[in-house]
Amino acid sequence: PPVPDPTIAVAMSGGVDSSVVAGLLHRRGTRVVGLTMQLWNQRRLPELVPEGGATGRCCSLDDVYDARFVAQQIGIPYYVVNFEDRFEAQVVKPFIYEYLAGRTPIPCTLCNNFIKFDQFLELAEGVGASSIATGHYARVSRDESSGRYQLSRGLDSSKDQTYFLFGLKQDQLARTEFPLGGFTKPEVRELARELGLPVAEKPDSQEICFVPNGDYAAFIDAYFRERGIAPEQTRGEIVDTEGHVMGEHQGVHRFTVGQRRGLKIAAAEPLYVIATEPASQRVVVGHNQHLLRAQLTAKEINWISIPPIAAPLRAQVKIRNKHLPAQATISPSSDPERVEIHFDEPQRAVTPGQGAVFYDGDLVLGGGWIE
RNA sequence: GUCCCCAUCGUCUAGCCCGGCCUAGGACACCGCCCUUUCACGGCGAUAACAGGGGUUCGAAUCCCCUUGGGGACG
Repeated sequence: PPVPDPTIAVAMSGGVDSSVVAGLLHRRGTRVVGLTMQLWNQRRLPELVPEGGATGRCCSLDDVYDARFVAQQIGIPYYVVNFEDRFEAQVVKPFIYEYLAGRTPIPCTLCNNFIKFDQFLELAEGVGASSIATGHYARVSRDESSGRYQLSRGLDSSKDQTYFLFGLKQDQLARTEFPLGGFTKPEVRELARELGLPVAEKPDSQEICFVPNGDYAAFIDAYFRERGIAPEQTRGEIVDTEGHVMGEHQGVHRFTVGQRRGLKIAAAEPLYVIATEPASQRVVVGHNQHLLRAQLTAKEINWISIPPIAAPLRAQVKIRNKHLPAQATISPSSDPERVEIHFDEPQRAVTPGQGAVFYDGDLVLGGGWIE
């Protein structure tokens, strides 16, 4: 029976990376369809949009324009798909509620888990694409002996994005390509120029894509206001580790463990956030050494390159995207969804809500959420 | 309401006794930039003060006096 040409759907943000992905795949002769996800309506909280618009964000009109223009240049079909409802339900709301619960969310990972490698993958199938490609700096391969799909760090370790991909399941990896995994960022920009893409010199995006001015706390405040919640209700006391009141704050969602700036407290030594306590709306501060922890529990563990462990495992663990992977022992617990992690050396600012991602060198073993 | 102390950047202070090296130093805070597909950490940088007024002196944050404004078992 004749096998139809495989089509691959490229998630195009309008940035350099995903544009190069579309260009590369097209050049290699693959049938490509470009898709841009409309995730958030920037006009919804208009007070947040700075003068001159919100360029460089995943949801701005400029970026959709860029993506469409790139698709046109390359010569591939292009569509914009509206995922706003799903995005708000699965990314924006959890983002806010995590903060209110005293945790520090990672919207990028939520978006990967529930949007890009979920709803987007489904939609791609709907338009006849058997797989998707994104501009992540990461690599997927299949281990023939085990049959597992393996995830590895991007070759350009400075741009590696696997920290945000620890939630990917085998069936998702099976239908995903990361064409940039073997390139460095400068090489990608060179490719963009080579392919004649108009976004070759566009600055890298950064910060939270749906927050137009980079001020996520103002976004949360505005979201509250839209729903009739006064931002004042999130205010509370700043206390030291003994409970002495040191000052006041404008909302627990403005703080994360390890944070120094924004406390507005002058002391002999810099003070850092040790914890946020949602029930009392208190922020606890202390000195840097109070932030060191040798162990943590991670939940909702997703194993990627290896099957679930039955015995303690030596690995490197990252607790933030730019955290230097630290040697640790990962132990299974009575709950298969959880593991205990013991670091060889105490780590600074272990933060509930952030990810703990396990590595063996470049190989991503798996990961979970820090409790 | 007699007498005795104290008064420097937003905060805590260095300097004052032994005047010139102080166009006043540091820490923390704040602000900006860099870093960064999360939030942070971090790096770099900037703004910012001698309470006020008189003296003495070639020269005063540094010595003297007064006025304000804060502490002390005679009230």
